Amino acid sequence: MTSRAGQADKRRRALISAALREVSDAGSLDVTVARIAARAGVSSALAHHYFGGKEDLILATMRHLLAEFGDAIRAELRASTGPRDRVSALVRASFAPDQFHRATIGAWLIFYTKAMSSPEAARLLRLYQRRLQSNLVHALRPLVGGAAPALARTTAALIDGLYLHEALKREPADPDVAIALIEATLDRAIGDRWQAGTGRAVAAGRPV
Amino acid sequence: MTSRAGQADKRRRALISAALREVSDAGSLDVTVARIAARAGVSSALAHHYFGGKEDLILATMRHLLAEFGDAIRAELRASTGPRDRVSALVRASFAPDQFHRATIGAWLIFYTKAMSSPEAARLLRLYQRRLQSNLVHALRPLVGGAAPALARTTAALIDGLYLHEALKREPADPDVAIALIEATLDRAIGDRWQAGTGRAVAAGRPV
DNA sequence: TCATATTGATTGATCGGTCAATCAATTTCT
DNA sequence: AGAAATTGATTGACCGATCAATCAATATGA
Repeated sequence: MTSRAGQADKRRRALISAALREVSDAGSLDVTVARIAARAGVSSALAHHYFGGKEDLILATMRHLLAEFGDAIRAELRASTGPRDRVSALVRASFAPDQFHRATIGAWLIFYTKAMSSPEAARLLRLYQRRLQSNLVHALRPLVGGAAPALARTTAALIDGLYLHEALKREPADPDVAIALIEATLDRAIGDRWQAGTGRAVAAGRPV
Repeated sequence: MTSRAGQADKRRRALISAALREVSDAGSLDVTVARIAARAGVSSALAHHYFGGKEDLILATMRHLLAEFGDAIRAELRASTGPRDRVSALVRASFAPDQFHRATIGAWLIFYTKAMSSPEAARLLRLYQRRLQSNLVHALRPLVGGAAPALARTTAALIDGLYLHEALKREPADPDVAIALIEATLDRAIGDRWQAGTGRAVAAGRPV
């Protein structure tokens, strides 16, 4: 059964999961190590034993979220078909059920503010931003050429902005309308030069 | 000299301003009443005397920010010329130097997270969102008709998303590129049915 | 038995809030 | 006008609560 070895990772996972839920429930980082530990079914001393301190536990939770998001990106990207769908895959990944669950949405926002006072948190978040930006530019380049960076920035801002708005709503999160809004914006920017469905760029775009 | 009347408002203003700077500097709401009061040049007890408690001081600071934003909106709207410029006015107001100052950007974000644990903060923020949304729909209606609500939501999300990104950057904030990104997105959505400069809608839009 | 896992108890520090006391300005009374 | 009374502004000192972190002691599996 639960061999003594391997307990460590199990506990770490349990503590990270508990921290995520606790932070999300509280709606802030004002959560006590004791409560997180209790939720994970262990003592607060054990949390310190495994993570060294509260800060490290929080950062580990952040890293966990980032890693999960990276997985979602890779999965959607692998399943995507053709250039235009690559862009949609990135949007879909951002709003994948896992990322877009009630508990996760608020946590993202909380970690954003954490980044304003914690250099390590800022570093992690910038890493996520750079990766998404780079993925978007790469996917958009064959569709809009030199306009890719600006459109990528716009899309990234749109994604985060819709997350932000979702965090304040009472109703259950609905990824579909968010996705639809982004896709419509993308279509307007791409549509001029890209014939959806044909798989190839049209000869000339509309001026300006 | 400093007549006793009017001292109260002066102190209140000083405390709110100090709270804003302190919160912005700390990058979080983990600021002590003592430090805020010290920055305002008074004792912490006085802060309690005027505001009742830390929570109320923070909420008053939020209200101040909201009110300032409302002023910026009204000013830009009053100076706007024609329907298309009305939309731009709302965008400009959102990135007006006052709102878009280093200290203010972070504070907005912090207040967003505060709204997740404070019903009153949530109420205030939703008020701001509703007002911006309603202003945007009103301004967009003559330009895009029934598409106004969706485009308004997109624009609002874009504004907040760009704020979010700005909060994480080290470089000084640059409102112009943010505005340019939003205007380009708006032009793509409006351009089809609205000839910029002519002041009237074109006969037919591009299908889809 | 030995190492690791786990805990309960404790501590030192921080902070929000309260309160009694002081001080300065203003009003009232004579 | 001038003394006395009243009101509001302001403070330093203090209290109670909270919490992260530590540590010595105990349990558990190999």
